[in-house]
Amino acid sequence: MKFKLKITQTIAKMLECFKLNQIQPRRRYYELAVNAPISKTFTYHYESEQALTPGLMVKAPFGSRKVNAVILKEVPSLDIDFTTKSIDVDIEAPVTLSLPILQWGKWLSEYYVYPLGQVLNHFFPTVKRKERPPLVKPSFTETPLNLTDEQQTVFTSIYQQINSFNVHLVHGITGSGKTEIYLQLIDKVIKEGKQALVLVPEISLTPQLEDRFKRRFGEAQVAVVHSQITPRKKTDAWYDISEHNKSILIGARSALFSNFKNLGIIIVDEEHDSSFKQDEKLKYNGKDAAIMLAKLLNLPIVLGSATPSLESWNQALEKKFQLHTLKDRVFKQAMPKVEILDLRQSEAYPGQEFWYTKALHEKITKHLNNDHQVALFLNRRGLAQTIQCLDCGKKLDCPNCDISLTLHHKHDLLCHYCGYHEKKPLRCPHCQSEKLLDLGLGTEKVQNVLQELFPEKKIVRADRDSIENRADMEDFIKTAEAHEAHILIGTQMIAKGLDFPKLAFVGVILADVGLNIPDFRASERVFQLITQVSGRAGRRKELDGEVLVQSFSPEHSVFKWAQESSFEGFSQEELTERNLFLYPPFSRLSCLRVQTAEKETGLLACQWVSHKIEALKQKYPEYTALEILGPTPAPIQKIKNQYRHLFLLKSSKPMLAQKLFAQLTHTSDGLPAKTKLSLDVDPLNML
DNA sequence: GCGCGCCAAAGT
DNA sequence: CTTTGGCGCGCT
Repeated sequence: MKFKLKITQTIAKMLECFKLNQIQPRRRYYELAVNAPISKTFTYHYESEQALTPGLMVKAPFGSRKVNAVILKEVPSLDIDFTTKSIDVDIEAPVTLSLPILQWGKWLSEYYVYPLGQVLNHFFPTVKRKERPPLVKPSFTETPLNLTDEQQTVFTSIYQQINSFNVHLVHGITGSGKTEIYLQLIDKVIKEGKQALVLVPEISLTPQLEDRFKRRFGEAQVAVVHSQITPRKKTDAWYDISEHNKSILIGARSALFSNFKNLGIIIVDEEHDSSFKQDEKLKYNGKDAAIMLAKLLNLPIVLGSATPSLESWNQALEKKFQLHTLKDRVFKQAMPKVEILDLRQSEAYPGQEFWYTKALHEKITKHLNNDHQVALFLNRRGLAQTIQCLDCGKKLDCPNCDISLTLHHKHDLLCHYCGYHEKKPLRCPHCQSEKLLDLGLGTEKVQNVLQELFPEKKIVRADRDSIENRADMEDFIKTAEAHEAHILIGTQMIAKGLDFPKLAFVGVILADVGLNIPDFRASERVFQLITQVSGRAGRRKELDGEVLVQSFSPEHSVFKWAQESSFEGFSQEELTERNLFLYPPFSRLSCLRVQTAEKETGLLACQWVSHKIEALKQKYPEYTALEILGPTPAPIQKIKNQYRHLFLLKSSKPMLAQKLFAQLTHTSDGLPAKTKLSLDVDPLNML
């Protein structure tokens, strides 16, 4: 009986299949962007009655493997004169990138000269999806803070235009409560059933910030992505956003590659931060890419900073961005008192090197005696910058790079560029002398010296050596917050976004670091860093914040502006200078890098590039609008055994350098073998 | 990015 | 005559 029933069922099934086959699924052809370093699209087929939609994420056989691919459009079959392969479609749970997002990907591909398939590959979660039990964690949500009049004004003027594309630049001094404005805007947006994206520099994506969002909106609303999140969790977050299970995504620049169902606002915090720029592979700037995404999706974007980038500031001056200003700190605290100390004319504390001055010692002891916390900032890690031989004068250099090795942990020599390391030798490798001198200083040295001077105080350090992951950072923050540590020492890791209630004094050990590098943005960076790090001091009413900035060139005007906390003054002076030399924001730069294994082929390759550019300029008059500077050896010529030469392409037109580069690399006849040519559009780091 | 086929140098 | 490795090409 049972058996008979089974047979009837099977026959019924077969009949059904037969019927379905009567409706012949049609073979349709599609143009796809595949994940391969080729700026070409490929044609595949798929059998279905209904056409597949553009933006559908699929897998395509490519050569001998399967790669991620995205459907761009259906193409007529008559155009096809070759055999096509079939694609894999997850017909149960198809995922489709929306048209504006697809358009955004195309813009990234063209503007940053990177194959579309590889751009779109950024959207694919790295692991397969796994069903999770639904997360039902009814979490209580904190009530919003009352806004100050100033905050309210900014909030209202942005909120009035909440439904359309506009770039809002919020210039608010440190401690002026920008985050609370973001939170209240986001609150409005998600109550409308939309989503919010919050981009922050990786370094300031602290647990403090994450917790604040989760407390306000509840754990179930907030997804977080950053480099420490496991692929599994990242994938979960991706689908949570794609299916609108969660409304808020906080993350570093890569968070842009999410499939938002219904995005309503983008926030870019610390918008001036250079870490929004990726400087390898797809060399995109997360802030600029975010602005483009907002434009394509027609939604508001809020850029916030105490020290806006001069690019953004100039856009505001030209009324292309809307400027909103916060002049007061929320608790009405005064800005810290900033003192500039001339290292050439100051006395070192007895028995100490030049940088541990009497003035610094006085400030530190005064604040420690008042039970305040003290932070010392030095943008350089390690024990000694370099090791020099007193007999032959040679420095110990990295064998792979044009850079001297830095001393860490008593006897470890480390290259900060390629990671090469060795033990400190007893004798000079050049002349066998034993007189090897540790030169320069770093955070580790500062910590050692301070610990010797204040043996009873707890000192904690934050730099890339002492903090390897988020857990380490969390520990550091907890210790500092609870005032268990009396002295904090750190690189730019301690400059951004942190809020320690007892911190009253910040010492900048050597502000010249970074000022002398050959980059037109050097003073902008130093101004930003001093302002940001000063902003850590005296964030509570009862504390009078003090900052001591030590420098060998105190006459440099950045110090004057930093002392007066005058971003306006600084930007005005700096913009005048940029205008004079037609540097950004008064021009667009691209950096063409020529990379070879040998120095000699580098020069030959540069000649090849120069000649070809000349020829293209002759042929196409539009390129006369492009000023070519170089070739010059890169500031650090050899990194990882690769010799690097640079051309700078300067222009007033946005796509010209990209066009020239495409034509330049179209053929490579005569270019020395193994030469790598790459273009960095809007570079921030030209090492 | 990756496999494959081609060719030249080195091995048996 | 076979094996190895480097290079350039094509991938739908």
